[in-house]
Amino acid sequence: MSLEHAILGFLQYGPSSGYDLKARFDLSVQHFWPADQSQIYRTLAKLAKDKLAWVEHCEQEDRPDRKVYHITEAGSEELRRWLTRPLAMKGGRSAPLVQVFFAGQLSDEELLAMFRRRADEVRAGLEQLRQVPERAEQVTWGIDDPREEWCWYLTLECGIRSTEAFLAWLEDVIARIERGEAPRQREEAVCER
Amino acid sequence: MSLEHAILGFLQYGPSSGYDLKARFDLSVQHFWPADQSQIYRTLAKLAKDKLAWVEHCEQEDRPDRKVYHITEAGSEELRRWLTRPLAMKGGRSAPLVQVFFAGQLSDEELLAMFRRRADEVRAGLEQLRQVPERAEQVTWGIDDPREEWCWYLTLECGIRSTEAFLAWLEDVIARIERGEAPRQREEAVCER
DNA sequence: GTCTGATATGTGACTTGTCCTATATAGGAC
DNA sequence: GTCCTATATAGGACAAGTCACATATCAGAC
Repeated sequence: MSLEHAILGFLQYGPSSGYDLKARFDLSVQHFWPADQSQIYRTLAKLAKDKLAWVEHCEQEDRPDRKVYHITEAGSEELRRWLTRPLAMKGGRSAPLVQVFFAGQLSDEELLAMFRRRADEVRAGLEQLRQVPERAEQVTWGIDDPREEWCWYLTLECGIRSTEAFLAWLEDVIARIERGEAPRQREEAVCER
Repeated sequence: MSLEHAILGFLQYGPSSGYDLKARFDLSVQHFWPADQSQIYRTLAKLAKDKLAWVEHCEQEDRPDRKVYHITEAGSEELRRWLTRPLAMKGGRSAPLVQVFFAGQLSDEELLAMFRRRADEVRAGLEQLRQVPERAEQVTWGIDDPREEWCWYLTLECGIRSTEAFLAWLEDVIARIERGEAPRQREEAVCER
């Protein structure tokens, strides 16, 4: 389970509550590992059960009480083990690409609409990615180790470069359709055999 | 559910058994939508239950009998509806990137080992992708519509270009580490607070 | 007073996907 | 004869993630 290890990673920076963690996920790893709030809490409970973290109950006066999780020795060891473990690079799923794959029966207009909408979304996503550093700086982060910060920027860079490549492909496809390079459908489009 | 629609997409090309479908997934959409064999069968059963497909039992002499699924009118409509539906571009998960994100506590040697291993894997994957057209040509495909074939090549192109961008990033990172550009860890690496 | 929003933690039901295993036929290798 | 591979279908258990909802406190707006 990667969420488990991502949480251990954050706890390694310092103790956190589930609420904190959710905020951190959304500000940093969200673009390659989105985390559901309720699942964070469940995973936190599991970590505590497995003795990879322990809970400190903090009573607060002005706000609801929080449960602050601390990583344990065993947790640090597990994290380190996982970090050095070779991971199968199994590619993620992309429903949008499935759409493209089967889009042959759509008209040029429908194809163009689809690709242009997609390109707009990707451009917006790219903008978001590029703003991550600024947005994150405003938050008290807990990462003050330059090496850890560097690693974080690496993943951002990766996201940006991959997204740029994806966008370039989209724009290329759009241009080709606009030039009329998409093959026509066969007459008897629905094949029976 | 995208698997449902991917299967409908294949059935739109022509009737198939679960076994056929598994082979087609592995030959074509596998790199952005891998499909588990047992889940294909389960989904097929669901499609039949929902009247989006119907089953033809084919007895064979030399081999085990097969259940051939045909798409229905309702199935075609559902497929078309899905193909033109705007899809949220939610990015996939990448455990390897999570590793990178939290890799700050590893040494340069460990980092290099990790990135080099990854680069090798990605290069191998790229090779695989580039060979897909040849491998697929040998198989009786069922796609003889040039437009559908074109859409298929588009997704392949997308995969190749994204992978190339990823590889370029990996090689870039490796070069930077080799030049000693990765920041050192702070002295008191393990932060207590 | 009531309503909204931020803070804070959870449960229950469900969907999707994965892994392992079971079953069965037939052909070819050894 | 037996073992392996290809063909063919499928169930059970589990892991992971999603969605909707429940609960509670406090601050400030209206």
